Amino acid sequence: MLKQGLFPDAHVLPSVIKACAGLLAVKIGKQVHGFSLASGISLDSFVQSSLVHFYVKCDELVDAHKLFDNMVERDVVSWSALAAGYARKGDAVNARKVFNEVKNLGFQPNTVSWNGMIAGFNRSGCFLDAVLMFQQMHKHGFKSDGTSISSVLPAIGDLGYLSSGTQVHGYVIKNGFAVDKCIVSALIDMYGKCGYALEMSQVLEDMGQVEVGACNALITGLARHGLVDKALGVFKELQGQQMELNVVSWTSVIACCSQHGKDIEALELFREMQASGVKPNAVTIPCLLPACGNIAALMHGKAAHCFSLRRGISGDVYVGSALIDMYANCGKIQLARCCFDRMSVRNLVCWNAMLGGYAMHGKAKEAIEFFLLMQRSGQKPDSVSLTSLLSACSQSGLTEEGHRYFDRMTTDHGIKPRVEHYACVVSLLGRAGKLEEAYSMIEKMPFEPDACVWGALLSSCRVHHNMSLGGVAARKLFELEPKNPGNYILLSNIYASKGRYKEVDKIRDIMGDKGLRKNPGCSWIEVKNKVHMLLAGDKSLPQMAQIMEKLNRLSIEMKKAGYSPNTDYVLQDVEEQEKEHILCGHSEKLAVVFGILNMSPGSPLRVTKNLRICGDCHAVIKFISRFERREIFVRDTNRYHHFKDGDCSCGDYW
DNA sequence: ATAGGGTTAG
Repeated sequence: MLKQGLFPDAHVLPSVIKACAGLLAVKIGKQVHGFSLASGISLDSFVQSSLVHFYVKCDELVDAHKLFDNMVERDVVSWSALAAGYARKGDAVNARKVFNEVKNLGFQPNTVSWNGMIAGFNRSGCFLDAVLMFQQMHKHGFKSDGTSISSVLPAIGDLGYLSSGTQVHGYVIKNGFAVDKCIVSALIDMYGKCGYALEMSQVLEDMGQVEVGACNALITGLARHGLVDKALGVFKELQGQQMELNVVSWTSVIACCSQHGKDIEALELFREMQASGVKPNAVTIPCLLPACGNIAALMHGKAAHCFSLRRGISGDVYVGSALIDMYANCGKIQLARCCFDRMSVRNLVCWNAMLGGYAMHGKAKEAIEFFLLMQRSGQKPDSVSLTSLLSACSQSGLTEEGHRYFDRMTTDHGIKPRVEHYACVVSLLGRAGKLEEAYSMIEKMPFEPDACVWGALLSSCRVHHNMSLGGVAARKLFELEPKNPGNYILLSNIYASKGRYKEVDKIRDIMGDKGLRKNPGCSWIEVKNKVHMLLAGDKSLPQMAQIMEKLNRLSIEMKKAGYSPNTDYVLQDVEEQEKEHILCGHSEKLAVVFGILNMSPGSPLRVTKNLRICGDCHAVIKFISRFERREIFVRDTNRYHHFKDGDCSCGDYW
């Protein structure tokens, strides 16, 4: 229009501004604002009103308020938009102030004004304010409509106010809203959040039709209850019925998988999603990336990264934090840092993701440096940051530094130590061999120690072969987590390392009585864009014969080099030969050898494991890294081990 | 011809 020499007037401009608001195009909107000032139509009330809306939508409340104050003719619509804008920002004080001023000036808020406030508070997480607004609305004689209800229900759910939720449900039925798709989705979501799984399907059934949004809410609700297979079942059924699935459906089911240990399924669903023609968006990627990180599927993670770059969503803070986390989990700590450095907007989650990465890699020096950078950049750390920092110190044996950060948490950062910080200190002391100090730390704790704290002590006792304190910690853990087989295994490891096989047998009997079995060891490795899962002692593997042959050859070389198998890690009281054989079946060894056989010479191997790496495997993989000239990354449930030239990044401190 | 409010995925 401008190019043709036509001059936009006060009738056209509001439409342009509305489009800017819809796209959240702040820069262009401001240019249009400038244009209106220059062309003298900025005093038009339609132009002004649309600009107020534009600034509110873009969260530029200062500009919105300034404009509002200068308006020639203020109206209810702009008043309520401004009030709702503050609510969207979570600024309840200003939201209420502006909202109440409406009445002082003789305006009456209308239903839309109330709804804007409810939706605004809901968006910013001020759930109680949202519910209060809903109640006040009724007190002031307004009847809530479909919009009010679908805005207030998520807030009710997040607060877990089941009785309010049921009341609203009754109101919905009485007023014939039970077929409105937004309301039905919101109701299902509310019941899911309040812990009522059965009600969810009932609401859906009452609607009398299959609606995709409502089904999406059901999938998420089921996943929230851990009913993962049911959630997947609903999804598959919709697929079978040729239901038009949207981006939320796919994202929900991918999130469901990546949050519940079905990582390979999540990757497969992402592929299917793209094949089906539904475009992933800035929410899909942070749901998918944890699946890549969980099993160190670096190629899949990189593909998702490229996808984000192509789609222009790599600057999103959620995408960015998920990328940092993924690269750190895949052993690519430098790439994680590159992503961090390239972000133009960062929040606390991004900083914590990076700090957590350094901790997982046992890079305490980098973690401390990064922690200082964080403060210099004006980002205040929270209790998560401190946990990572302390855990980094404990991983690499920086006992004194760690202790100092712990002591100064409250004075320097205003963060009161929580139970997880105590767990870090217990582990800090315990790993350093100061088991008695660790124990007295537990006794001095101002609150009840939890399983993490006792677990930290037990693991340290495992490292230092301390039977007495190990027994104390284990007994506590048996009370706190009677169904966790890991604690029984750790204690029997201690006994086995001292040759006390009677005790080992006793523990095995107790486990048997309780119906507990050692979690099977399981490792993953990505070879040529495909992720392979290897189970300990897995005989069904097609290449098993080749793997065992290679392992035997390696073991001959190792013995020549003076290595002897560390059979402490075998709990069965069997012959040494048999023990060696059992060690050979450990999933991390299988995965490493599988990688060597199938990946080009010299390329690094990335393995993840569902349990902690075994000491013998650790020694073997160190040897392999030198003998085969391979960098090998193994991430266990505790940290990263980076093997290179016969050494490991953990410095054998674990 | 021009201005306002909703659900389900992180």
